[in-house]
Amino acid sequence: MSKPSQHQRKIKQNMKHRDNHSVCIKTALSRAEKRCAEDGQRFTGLRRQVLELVWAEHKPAKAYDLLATLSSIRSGVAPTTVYRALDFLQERGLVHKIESLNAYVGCSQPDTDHCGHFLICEACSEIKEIENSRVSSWLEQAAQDEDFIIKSETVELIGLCVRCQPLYGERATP
Amino acid sequence: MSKPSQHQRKIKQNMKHRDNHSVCIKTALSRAEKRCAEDGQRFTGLRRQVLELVWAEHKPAKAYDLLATLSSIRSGVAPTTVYRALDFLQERGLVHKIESLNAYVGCSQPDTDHCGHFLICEACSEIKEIENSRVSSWLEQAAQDEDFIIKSETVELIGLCVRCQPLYGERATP
DNA sequence: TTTGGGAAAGTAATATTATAACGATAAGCG
DNA sequence: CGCTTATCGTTATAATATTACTTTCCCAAA
Ligand SMILES: [Zn+2]
Ligand SMILES: [Zn+2]
Ligand SMILES: [Zn+2]
Ligand SMILES: [Zn+2]
Repeated sequence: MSKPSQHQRKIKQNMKHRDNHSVCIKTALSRAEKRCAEDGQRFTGLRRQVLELVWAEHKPAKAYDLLATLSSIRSGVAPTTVYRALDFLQERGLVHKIESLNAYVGCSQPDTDHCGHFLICEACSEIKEIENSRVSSWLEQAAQDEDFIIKSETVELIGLCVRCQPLYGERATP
Repeated sequence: MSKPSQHQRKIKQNMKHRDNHSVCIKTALSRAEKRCAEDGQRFTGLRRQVLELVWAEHKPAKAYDLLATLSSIRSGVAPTTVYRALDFLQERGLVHKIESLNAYVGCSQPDTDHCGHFLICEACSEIKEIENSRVSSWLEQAAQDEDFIIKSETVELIGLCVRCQPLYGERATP
């Protein structure tokens, strides 16, 4: 169990981040731009807008919600439009799909080659990509017991985030 | 890395199992029957048939494929029919949904309360539920670093099973 | 044995998520 | 500039899943 002080610290971190979320978006966009330039890929207006919408919150974005929002700022938008952009962004590692929600989220570490592992709050929907590669090596171990070679991983942990625990569940430490 | 002998042993285990798969089905059905009886739930003909079809192979079963097959052995089958049976079976822990495939698979350890963790072969589709609870405790650790409380886990590892590695990928040990 | 209440299944319609096919446009390149 | 190809627009349709309402069936109490 974590100490109360640590718990409070985490909550503060989280609140501070929420105040500065525009930084996340800017960072994500400039990284994407750089990354596409390096690969000789075109980071078009459409792709930029979709990535921007995906990053609008730290929550999973549904394709048809993106479609609706996008329609309000651009004409001739169909499902294909959104899915094509999402495919492009996923191929470049800029966006992950959350399989258990049929939703999409911006990658917070697009400079490394990885499968996303996520913590998803069932109360507030906030989603966090785990930055820890220990998980992958643990899973490798488990797979090796069966002589199985992993190519990609879907890891989505549903539960309560640090802010929602006092409201909806057991708190970490009273 | 595992030794060649171990690799061969795994392959033999696997082949033997394929010859005796009817045992899996029978076991699954009788467990389900017992389990429902204990809970005071009705294990109806429909539910039994759906569970039987889910268990027909060690592969993920798609809802609309179940629907088609079921239609051939019973009349008045609609999507609702299948989804209701699947919901029932999931609630009782007899079936898991594979989120990354939109498909369903029989639980191989319905007597324990757990989230399924899966190895899924991308070559032959064979799927295996990992029986190892180490994984859960590892994931708990990772979540604790973020003061996150896990309620449920989606863990789906895609790759190559022991039989398909020589055909499609690097072998474990030449 | 009858009968009433609730669970299960039937039925129809619709919502949600995703892809296919093909033509029009625009960016990059020699 | 004209060529090539990636991108995007447009339309249609496939695949997955749920809602709402009705009918049937089981079981247990009277
Ligand atoms: Zn990522
Ligand atoms: Zn939360
Ligand atoms: Zn299971
Ligand atoms: Zn295989």
